[in-house]
Amino acid sequence: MATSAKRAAKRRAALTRERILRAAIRLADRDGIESLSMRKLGQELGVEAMSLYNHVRNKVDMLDGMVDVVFSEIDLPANGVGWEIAMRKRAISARKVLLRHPWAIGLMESRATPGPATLRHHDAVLASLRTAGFSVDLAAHAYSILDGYIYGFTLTELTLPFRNSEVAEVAENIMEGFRPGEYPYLAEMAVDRAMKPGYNYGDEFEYGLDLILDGIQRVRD
Amino acid sequence: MATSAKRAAKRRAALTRERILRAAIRLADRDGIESLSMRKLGQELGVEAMSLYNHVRNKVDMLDGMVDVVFSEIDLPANGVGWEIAMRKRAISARKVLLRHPWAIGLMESRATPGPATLRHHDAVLASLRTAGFSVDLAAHAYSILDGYIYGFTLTELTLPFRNSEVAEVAENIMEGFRPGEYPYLAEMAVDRAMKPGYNYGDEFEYGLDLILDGIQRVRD
DNA sequence: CTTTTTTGGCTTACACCGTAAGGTGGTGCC
DNA sequence: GGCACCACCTTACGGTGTAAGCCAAAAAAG
Repeated sequence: MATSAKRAAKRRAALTRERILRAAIRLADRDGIESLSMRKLGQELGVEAMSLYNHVRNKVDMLDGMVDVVFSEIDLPANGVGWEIAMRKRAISARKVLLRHPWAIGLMESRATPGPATLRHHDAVLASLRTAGFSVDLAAHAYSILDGYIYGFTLTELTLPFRNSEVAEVAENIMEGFRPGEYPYLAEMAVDRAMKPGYNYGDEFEYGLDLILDGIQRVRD
Repeated sequence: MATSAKRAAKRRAALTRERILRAAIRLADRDGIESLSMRKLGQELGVEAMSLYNHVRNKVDMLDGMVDVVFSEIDLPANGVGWEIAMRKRAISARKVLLRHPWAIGLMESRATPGPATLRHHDAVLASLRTAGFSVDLAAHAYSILDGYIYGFTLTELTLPFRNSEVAEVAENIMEGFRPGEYPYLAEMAVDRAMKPGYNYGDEFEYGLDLILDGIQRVRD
């Protein structure tokens, strides 16, 4: 008898694990993961901190859930388009999502219990490779290389001490502190590339991705 | 007039940024980074927590320092051996160091100010590539791919919910919770590879590394 | 040697954190 | 109408990073 509808109408939007995770992600995106506390999250939801624990076992369980939501945002590999295109699109989508939630990669290291969306994603990737004729071993190799590269590249991209617009100034500021000639090759790289207008480290991503896909293609044949 | 020697003799080993960082790394390796607190660290050094702040600006400055120490442990690329061998050895060393300090990768995401050892390392890698005849652009490509892969692979390796010995049991336990056939390709992969005796995910590392090095070699010629 | 300055440690205090334990009032079922 | 349940709240505890001030001992200056 529409009990949930009734309840929802009663008080503005009942608390839910779903709603909690979404709000937590919003706060983490806005203020950074290290400033996300149960009290602030409760406040954001118009609720006392302890009420969250009716829907979430504890904070690390909540962080697990957040990571799983992030995974669910990554496009699954399309089928019927050839594994190379499917993997390419998936990789690009994954990087985009991880950049949108910069705290997610740093969280992975401590999260050992993958959620359902994470498992579904992994399964779909393996499905794409296996149905394209990859042996089990080769699929494992390919997946390991691709995922490693995706996470690692995005991590270093996030680590860069600038946000792509003000590259030049930041690079200059950093270099000022050096004794001249202390890091000559770093300086060369900065002058020749990073400080050129229009430079964007993210552009490197697809270069490396294609190199890896070519390599996989080669060992496959 | 040997003032430092005097001081050192006076009280057993004076507090130092160096000594603090080393102790912090030891604690983080032993008990995990999330349990590392200034009070516990002080206790470990026989000192009150606030005394640490005479040698360290604040906790994030300390974490920055710890990451830089980790970088200093990675072998610099040897010279006079050909860039492929130099890069290969550096990559293997980096993975070994990052596995020894599992908290380091997760920390990178938030650390935007590289320390001197980090910069020296990057400079040495670029030096190795440039003196091997790589153009600035190609060196940037190669570095970006290699570092991405190294960090990313090691990160996923650390994320795995098992510690290489008890793979089989853990995999079985996880699979038990699934509806049969829910993740067929994941199951296939687990049965065919992960649950075989002698399986070690870390073995994948060099396979992907060589694939990437081959790819770089190819675009270089 | 005496006096002054600097320094590296300690104490205290504050605001914030995650969460265990238990109270409470409104909702749905008999 | 009675009752059980459940989603919320209140309170409390031990832990956190670190600002502010204190104090003795070492270093520097006279």
